[in-house]
Amino acid sequence: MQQETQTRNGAVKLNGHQVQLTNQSKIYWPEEKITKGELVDYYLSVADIMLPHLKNRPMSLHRFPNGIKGVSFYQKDLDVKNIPDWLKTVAIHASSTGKDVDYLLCNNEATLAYMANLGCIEVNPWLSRTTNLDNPDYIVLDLDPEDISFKHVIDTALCIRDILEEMDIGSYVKTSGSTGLHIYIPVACKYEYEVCRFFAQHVATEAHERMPDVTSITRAKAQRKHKVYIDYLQNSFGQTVAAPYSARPKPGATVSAPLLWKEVTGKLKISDYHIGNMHKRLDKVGDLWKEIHKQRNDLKAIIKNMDQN
DNA sequence: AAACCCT
DNA sequence: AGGGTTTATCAGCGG
DNA sequence: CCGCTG
Repeated sequence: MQQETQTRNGAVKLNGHQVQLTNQSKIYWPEEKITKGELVDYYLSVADIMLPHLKNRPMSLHRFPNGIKGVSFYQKDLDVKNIPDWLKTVAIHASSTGKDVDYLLCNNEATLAYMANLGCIEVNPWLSRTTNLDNPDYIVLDLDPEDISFKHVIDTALCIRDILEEMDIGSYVKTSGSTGLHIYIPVACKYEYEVCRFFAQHVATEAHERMPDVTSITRAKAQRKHKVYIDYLQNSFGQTVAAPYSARPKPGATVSAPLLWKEVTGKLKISDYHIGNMHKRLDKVGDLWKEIHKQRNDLKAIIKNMDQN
């Protein structure tokens, strides 16, 4: 006897390729009874808007073969010999091992469906693209509350936006889909990771000076208790951040949702954005991050002033 | 590893 | 018998 | 989850 609820299989034709879908009825979010099939459907429903944000970015796969409560594992290196030949990968040299790692690229909806079927609930792209692997398109600040109310995350985010605005630097904000917010500063591949990280640290430090009681910028976990941790260390070669519109392996099937800055208020709730309602929001507001690549913030003046350290 | 097939 | 190929509602592991 | 190994 088969467990019919776990085995429904099938295939879809996307971008001219046959994509095998397995275990579409398997429960991935037990509390909400959301299935893997619904995860695949979600990604296909947002593909048009999401894919431009993924194009030519190496992917780290975070796979949850048994849903959000099951054991997960990370996979970067694909076995190129034994995956469908239509998948695109890029070989990147890993200095630590001296070997090449074949990273998956997700440039079409067939690949997005393939990834979701592998149990990739999240989509985790690099900050840089294959065309310019050493130069990220944007700088990322990751705000994470550690045993502190979410309203302090909002205050911290607005403080950071103000600091950037004072430097005439535009920024984008989204929910992380987990507990915090992500702020992106587009720089159009003008700087290498080290410069980006340095700038991010500068902004984080300034925010911490303005809000010393509720923020922390130190790696040590103990010093982050009851603080909003401003993580600037993600701006490094090979690091990833959950992409805009990425689902998250969290209760409520939340997604990382691009926001307008004016939506960052006391009313903001991360749980309001999930795979069940994102499509409706996109019909209404479209891609709020559509222009992110057109903005080129110039950090030159600021970096020069930071140089004496 | 075992079953199966072909000289 | 000796070699090559296929199968297993496989099990175990690694990514 | 999926494909390789025994």
